[in-house]
Amino acid sequence: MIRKDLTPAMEDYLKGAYLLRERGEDITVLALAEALKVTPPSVTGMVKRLAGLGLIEHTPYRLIELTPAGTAVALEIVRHHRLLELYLAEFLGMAWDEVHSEADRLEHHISEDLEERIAERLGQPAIDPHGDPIPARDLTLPERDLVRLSALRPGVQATIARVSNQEPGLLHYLGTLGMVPGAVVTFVEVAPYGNVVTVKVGAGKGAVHSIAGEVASRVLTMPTSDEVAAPH
Amino acid sequence: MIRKDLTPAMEDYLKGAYLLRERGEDITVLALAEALKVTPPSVTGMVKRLAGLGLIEHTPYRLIELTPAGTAVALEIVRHHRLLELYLAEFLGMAWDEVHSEADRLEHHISEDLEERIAERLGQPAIDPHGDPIPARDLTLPERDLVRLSALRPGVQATIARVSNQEPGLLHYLGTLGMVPGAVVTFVEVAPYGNVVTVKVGAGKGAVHSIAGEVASRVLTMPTSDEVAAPH
DNA sequence: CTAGAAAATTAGGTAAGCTTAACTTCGGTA
DNA sequence: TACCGAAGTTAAGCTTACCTAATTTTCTAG
Ligand SMILES: [Mn+2]
Ligand SMILES: [Mn+2]
Ligand SMILES: [Mn+2]
Ligand SMILES: [Mn+2]
Repeated sequence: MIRKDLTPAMEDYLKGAYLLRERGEDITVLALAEALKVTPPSVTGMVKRLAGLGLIEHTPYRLIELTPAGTAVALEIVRHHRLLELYLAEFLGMAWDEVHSEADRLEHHISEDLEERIAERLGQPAIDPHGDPIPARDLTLPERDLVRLSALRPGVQATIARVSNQEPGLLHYLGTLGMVPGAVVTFVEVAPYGNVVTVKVGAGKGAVHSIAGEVASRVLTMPTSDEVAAPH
Repeated sequence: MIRKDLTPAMEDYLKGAYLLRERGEDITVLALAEALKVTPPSVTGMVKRLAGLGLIEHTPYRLIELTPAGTAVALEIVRHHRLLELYLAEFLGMAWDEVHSEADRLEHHISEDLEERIAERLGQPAIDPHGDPIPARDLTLPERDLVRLSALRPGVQATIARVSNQEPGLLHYLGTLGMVPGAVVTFVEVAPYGNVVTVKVGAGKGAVHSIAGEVASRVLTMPTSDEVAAPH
């Protein structure tokens, strides 16, 4: 398996496909086009090229799938991305809402040697600033099962483990509320009308904040108590 | 002056042109082609495009020149390159013969924000691991006048200030001899035939090494004594 | 002052990666 | 079961950045 020399564009498509699957979504032409901010014909063309390289499996008009080789490339790029994010936050003081765009460019240009040096400085970390898992050197991933903040029952306490969204605006907003990975929150209530949930942030008599349901659903938590999620 | 959005290729041509001039050489199509490892027609084409952007001045079949705007772009990239080299050496333990190729790719992809954070961690440095001057934030350059090791007189003591060559092989070789920026050397003699010079490396009773004249001419020094250079 | 060689340019072509416009296919509803 | 809209593909074309082969210009040596 001496395949390398992929272009940044190819790497981005493979990573995009991988991240869709990570979120449990189907890998479709349209979903990829939206994720990469290109038009559908661009995706069709690139999918053909990547299929020719054995990195993607595709029959026209059907769903797209990554081959094991394609998954390996994607994991390699995801590892670069998340290591860079953590390094930039940890050693260069970048905010968690700034690291994504920087890492998105650099991920394609660091050598395997530099990747390893960065991982070493960070102590071979498993989690990035957003709580996203970092693939290990052998490309294996730690599994955790997390519960959406929006799916907790009133009264349940949980630790924020991951925010599965990279928009700087949203991340900055959550940061100002103290809702970052590691923070403890308690679910208070869901509004009877409209899609709003109220949570207490902090262990003791923390501040109470109401956030949109769409936001709460991007915040993944590890519940502390036993009665975990709300039914349905 | 809101011109930006140059491609990595464009930045490399501008940087290449700048580095030729830094070494006192003419900027010709052939020299650029060799520096960038492309063919002459590629240079002709790119020079036209850059001239169209006002970054290069060129009349067909004559010498190429950077405009002030082109020089500014080149200095910005050189700053990125040399800051990255120093950062990689200083904070990530890379050897001075490994940093160049890594920096050559990353220089095009770091944001101005990251550039500034790196410069800050390094204490706004003026010199990179090879002794090359780092353009300041305002793109000004410190001037030093240095003497080629090959041009010293026997008996003269000098401090190595810069090695103007990036080949990993040569750098590694000089490293094993202890001939790195900051090292003190004493010129011993030049061989009566062939192009070989002998130097003592180290302040006290240092080791004596003979190196090729072409190598010694890439090693730039700051003489300690007054009787500086050999005549002619 | 005029050959030739060296340097540079032009001509013609490829490949990646993107676009818009026009089409085909698929799958769910009436 | 036939239609219709959404999803996907094909067609045609653009830009960047390379290449090789052919041609033109310049400069130098005789
Ligand atoms: Mn990317
Ligand atoms: Mn992340
Ligand atoms: Mn470069
Ligand atoms: Mn350098």
